[in-house]
Amino acid sequence: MSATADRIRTVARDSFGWESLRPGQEEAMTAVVEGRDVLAVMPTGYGKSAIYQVPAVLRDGPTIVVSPLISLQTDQVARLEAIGAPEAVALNSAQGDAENAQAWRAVGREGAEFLFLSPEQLAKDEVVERIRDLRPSLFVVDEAHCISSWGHDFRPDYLALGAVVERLGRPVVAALTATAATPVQAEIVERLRLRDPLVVSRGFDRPNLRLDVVRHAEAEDKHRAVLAGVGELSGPGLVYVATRKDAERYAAELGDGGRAVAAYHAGLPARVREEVHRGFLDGDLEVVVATSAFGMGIDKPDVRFVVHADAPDSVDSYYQEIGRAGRDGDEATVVLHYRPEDLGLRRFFASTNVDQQALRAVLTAVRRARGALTLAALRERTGLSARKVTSTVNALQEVGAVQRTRRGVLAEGSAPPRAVVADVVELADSRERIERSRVEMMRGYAETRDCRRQFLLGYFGEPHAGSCGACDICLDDGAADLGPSASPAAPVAVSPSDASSPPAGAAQAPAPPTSPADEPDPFPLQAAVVHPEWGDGVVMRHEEDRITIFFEREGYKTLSRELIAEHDLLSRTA
DNA sequence: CGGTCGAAGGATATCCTTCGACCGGTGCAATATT
Repeated sequence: MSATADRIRTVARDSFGWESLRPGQEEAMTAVVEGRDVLAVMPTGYGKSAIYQVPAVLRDGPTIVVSPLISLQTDQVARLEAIGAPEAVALNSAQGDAENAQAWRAVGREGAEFLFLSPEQLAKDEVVERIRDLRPSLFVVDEAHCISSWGHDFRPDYLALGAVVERLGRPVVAALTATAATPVQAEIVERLRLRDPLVVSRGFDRPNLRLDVVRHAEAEDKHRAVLAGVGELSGPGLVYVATRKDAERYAAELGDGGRAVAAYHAGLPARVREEVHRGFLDGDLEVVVATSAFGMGIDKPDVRFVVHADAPDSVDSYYQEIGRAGRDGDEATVVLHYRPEDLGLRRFFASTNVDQQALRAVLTAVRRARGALTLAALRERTGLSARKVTSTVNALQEVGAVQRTRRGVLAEGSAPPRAVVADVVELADSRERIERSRVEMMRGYAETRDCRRQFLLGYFGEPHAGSCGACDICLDDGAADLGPSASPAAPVAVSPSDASSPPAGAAQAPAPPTSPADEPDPFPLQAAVVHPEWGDGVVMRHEEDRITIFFEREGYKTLSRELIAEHDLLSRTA
């Protein structure tokens, strides 16, 4: 055993009470202790947090943990205290000034080890300065997928974390998340400016989840089917819906028979949200009907079903939501009730609009200033809100029109404003294409005629050998043509191809799932490729007659193999 | 993008269709009122 591994095990045992570590954990901890950045993708309950907590003790200087929700910060602080670990404090708006001042004292002179805060706290120059003076040795980004899912519009301060890391003097960075497909991993690495990170990905397959998709033509039929389906399942269970209104409606209907059911969404008073959360964890509530607001930080082992009354916005979200079922390893039921029209709302949310006025205002202000401008100064000079200023600066930075330094925002280049705006619009369009393609992949999952599990694992870059025997497609195999909603899957097709699905019977053949020929595939999974029009991409999925590629600027595209060969559309890159 | 709801309008005096406006998810922090 190496000296580092020895020290890690000692600290894990003595400071945290963990007698044994899982392989991925120890590998990641070793990297952090030895000063290497890490991206860890592991399911909730696997022991992700340990990856930074143990090394934190072995490295001098405090550990900064960025966490998206105040409730998560509170939980983590309490959990560390409960196990007798080194002291942890939090800094946020839910605490009074006195409490925040106490947190600063604790992590300063008094030597507390962990400081939890949100990315918004790190948007304040004063906070960054004070942390820099503490000489932190480790910077942790928990729930790091938020960078990709929230950073672009909802919580723009997420995108500035990479710059924050540099201003702090580049402590070692550990990014943690439960779910991240390869493109999301790549974005996390890029935005956080990780240097040659160790990427550890473990525990994706969940063989105890029984996967089902039920397709509906009419909204009313779907509604009835959801009620009937959930009626037959025993909880604890979750029902995910797209809107707050539906959460309330389904909760009322499902609770009619005397079942303990509650709705959960961000429009409810904080007190009610806490009650529902606690009630579900304690077992007082059997079913929670929720929007995407319910999820992060829920670690309940015995969730027996997750039913989706509406398809979510991406396979990433879907996997995260169904991943809350069956964490105890016992069997759990996962059902997606699908109508193609339901994806319309997801497409709507995926659309972006560029605020050209704000862009020009911020650009002008930055260019007129002598020297760097702080975000506060920019707010004052433009009259824009904090969020607007941040997202606008982010956009300008991405196209190279400004840069962020320790002193503030600095103009870069002298391109005419019109050209700068055009660049931002192009980038926003690209972003929208990517988001829409992720919605299309969700459609692909719902409409595939291949093994669902294979689709999911392939999406996350984990090859899976064919038939899982625990999804509707695999279980239906014997009676292929008697399928309940024998509507043929529409092609994911978006490419110049017009590839139609193979006939229903053919897709069901119990043939080996991989390429029939033994000759090496010219475009293996995860291979880097380039397309003359769409640029760089990575091979994400193989089907019999077509392959799906994630292009950096376009998102997911599915191309027919025949057309690729015919027009020489793809070539491998290094 | 698609669903819903209310107003307007047509064909008949109460109902039914059509059209357009509007709405829809995630949370931090800081601010204005009780």
